[in-house]
Amino acid sequence: MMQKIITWNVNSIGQRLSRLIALLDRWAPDVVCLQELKCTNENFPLAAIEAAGYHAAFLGQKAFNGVALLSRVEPTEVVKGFGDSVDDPQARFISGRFGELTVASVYVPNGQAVGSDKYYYKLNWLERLRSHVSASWSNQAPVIIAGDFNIAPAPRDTHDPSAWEGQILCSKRERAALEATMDLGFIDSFRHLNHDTTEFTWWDYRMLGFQKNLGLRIDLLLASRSIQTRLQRCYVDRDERKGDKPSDHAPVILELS
DNA sequence: ATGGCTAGCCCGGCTAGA
Repeated sequence: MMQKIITWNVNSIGQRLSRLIALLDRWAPDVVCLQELKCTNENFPLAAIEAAGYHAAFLGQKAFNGVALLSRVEPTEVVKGFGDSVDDPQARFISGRFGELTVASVYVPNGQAVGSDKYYYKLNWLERLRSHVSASWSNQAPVIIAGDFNIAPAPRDTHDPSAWEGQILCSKRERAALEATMDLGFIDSFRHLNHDTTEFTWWDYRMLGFQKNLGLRIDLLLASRSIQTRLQRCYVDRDERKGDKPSDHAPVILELS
């Protein structure tokens, strides 16, 4: 039986609700990982999502961040936040179990600029993610970690590698931090299935970024190696970035056999 | 060299995103 998992940074679920409902209708996904809800738990549009036939587990926050898992089947073992010793109000991690498969929705901090306080918060957050993954799941467990990683994994994942190399989203330490989590036994689904293509998942609202295809591939679905052979297709829903009031990110879709 | 949109917050100019 085919399973379809989507990750999408909506940049405000309130502003994107009609597009989100249309997305559910268009792709009929089994699980959707959302990031940047920009709403509190009280304001989460649960009724509209349930009316579309989906369960929702979510972790909101006032004004910023926020992550959710939408699914046909209600998840078990929902985890919100890392539950580590760090007192952190930023809502950036949620996971749930759907039968055998565990799915996490992550919103990795942006980092602002290399060397800034936010950059070090990002590196520290990525280390907390690695630690959480290591402690939570064996490397045999079927797991998908999907979301806005705010890291372009390789130079070819940017529209202008010479301009981006070493900058925020492309620095050595960010890429090394991503690789440290992947070294626990994960592969980049899109790159695994599309070896030589250059495709992006985010385009700046400014400078006609989308029209000129000045983008980055920063929204990823990391799949555990134990399910590598189940990965069938992974593609970007570029059309979702078109039209009136799009998010600046496009959804990424993974099909599992 | 800079900022160029968009969203939230609460109502005008900030912060934040990437």
